[in-house]
This record gives sequence, C-alpha cells and structure tokens, in this order.
Amino acid sequence: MRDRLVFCDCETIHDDTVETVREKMIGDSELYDLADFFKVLGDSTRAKIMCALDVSEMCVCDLAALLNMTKSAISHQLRSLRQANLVKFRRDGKVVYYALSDDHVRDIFEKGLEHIREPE
Amino acid sequence: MRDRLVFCDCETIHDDTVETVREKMIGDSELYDLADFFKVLGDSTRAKIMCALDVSEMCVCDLAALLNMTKSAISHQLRSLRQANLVKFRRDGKVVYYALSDDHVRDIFEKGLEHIREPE
DNA sequence: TGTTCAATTGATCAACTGTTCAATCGTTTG
DNA sequence: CAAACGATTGAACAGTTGATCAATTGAACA
Repeated sequence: MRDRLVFCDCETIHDDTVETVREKMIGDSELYDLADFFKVLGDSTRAKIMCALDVSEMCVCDLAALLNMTKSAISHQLRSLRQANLVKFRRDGKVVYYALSDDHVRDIFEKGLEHIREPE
Repeated sequence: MRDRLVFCDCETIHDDTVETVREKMIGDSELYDLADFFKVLGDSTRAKIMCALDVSEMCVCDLAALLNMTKSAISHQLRSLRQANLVKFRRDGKVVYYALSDDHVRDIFEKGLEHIREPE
C-alpha cells in the first residue's frame, strides 16, 4: 500500500486508518500555531494574569501586587500574552493598562474548567 | 488600606481594583490545575495526537507511523495525556488502542482554532 | 531640561521538558 | 514454556523556559 516508515517497526499498522486520519487531520502549520496558543495559557503565572484581567482591566503594578511578583516578571509574561494576541493595552500617562483582547479566551477557560472539574 | 507588598515598589497601585480582583478570581489550586491542563495541549506532538484521535481510535504503532516518531516517544506523550484524563485506552491482545476520553477537548480545540484563525 | 517613576528589555542561570536508547513488561502463539 | 512483538518505562542529554537583576525607555512634571 505505502512504504512503512523507518520510525515504526511494527507489523500491525492499520494503513487505512493512518491514511484516513492523515487526510482528515488539520494541517501541520495550523497545529503548531494551536499548540503554541495553548502553551501560552499553560503557565500558571500567565493563567493567573488572564484570569485577573477577566475580572478587571489592570496596570502592571496592580498585577505585580496581586500576584506577589516583580513588575519585570509580570512584564515579561505580558509580552508573551501580547504576542499571542490574548491581551490589549492602553497607556495613560506613565501607567499601562492591560485587558483581555477578546472573548474566545473566556470560553476556552470555561471549557478547561469544565474538564478539570469533571468527576474523575 | 493594606500593606504594600515587597515585590512592587509602585505608588500607583489601585488597591480597590486589586482587592476586587483578588475576591472574584478563581482559587489558586484550580488555577494551577487549569494551567497544567493547557500545558498538556501546548506541545505539538501531543496536540497532533489529540487531533488524530479526534478522527479515529488508533494504536501506538499507528500514531508512530502517522507522526514519523518512535513508539517510545509516542508512548511517553500518551502517558501525559492519560494522566490529564484526555485519552482512554483499551487493550486488544498485544495492541493498545487509544481514543479521546470526552468531548470537552473537541470544544476547546474548536475555540482555540477560532482564536488563531481570527484575522489579526 | 533634569528628575521621577512605571514599564520594558536583555543577559544570565537554574529548573524543566521532550526525545532517544536500552531494558523490561504483558499478551499471544508456536 | 519460550519466542515474538507491541507497548511501557527509566536514565541521560540537549534544548527550552521563567524569574531575577541591571540597565534603559518613555511620559509627566517641577
């Protein structure tokens, strides 16, 4: 049917299944983007920031106080969140206020919570 | 109002905002669980596995062939997915078949895709 | 214009993560 | 029971990540 791949020495590959899945799976580049997106949410500091901003817009300073962390650490993480288009910001004088950039994340957090709250 | 924390030397903390957010945010332990959950999805190998299993049940061998990886590498990642309750498995003779354990993940993947596909 | 202060950035380092390799487990079958 | 084989596990190593520290930016104001 199709040459076996060097990485798997098994004799019991279900070639038809593999072929079907290969065709129906979403593309590679989109998958990498998706994984990167989840990776951003997969750090407790960033998750806390997102969760906090879900309640209210906050400045870097507020977040640092809330999470007992340095402004520098917070700022570094906000950078990741900005690059992932998860937060937006506005400057007011010397202060920069951050907020969630859209509602997808709210939904995703909800679904995630449903999952972890599920009885074993 | 409340003693300033050592980590932030700013004078412009919005104490009321911080207080409100502190009260309304979801609990710490749940937040850690949530971040861990996203972390599991935040690796491209695991994301690919999840995506593949969303199409069809597969054995370790199939996944290895599909993703051009060793059975060992796949097996290690399946372990993480099992521990996060994201996949279930059944043994049939020498072969172990894996499948998605529930539908939350399908929804979360959908939401994630919506986000990354969104025009800038 | 020089000072102040919130925020950002880059370098560094310890901790963590994913793949590989070799060894082992569990089930089937001769 | 021993061999075969799919799957799992543990150790090791390279690559990545997040917090810290020091230096810098940018806006406000005296």
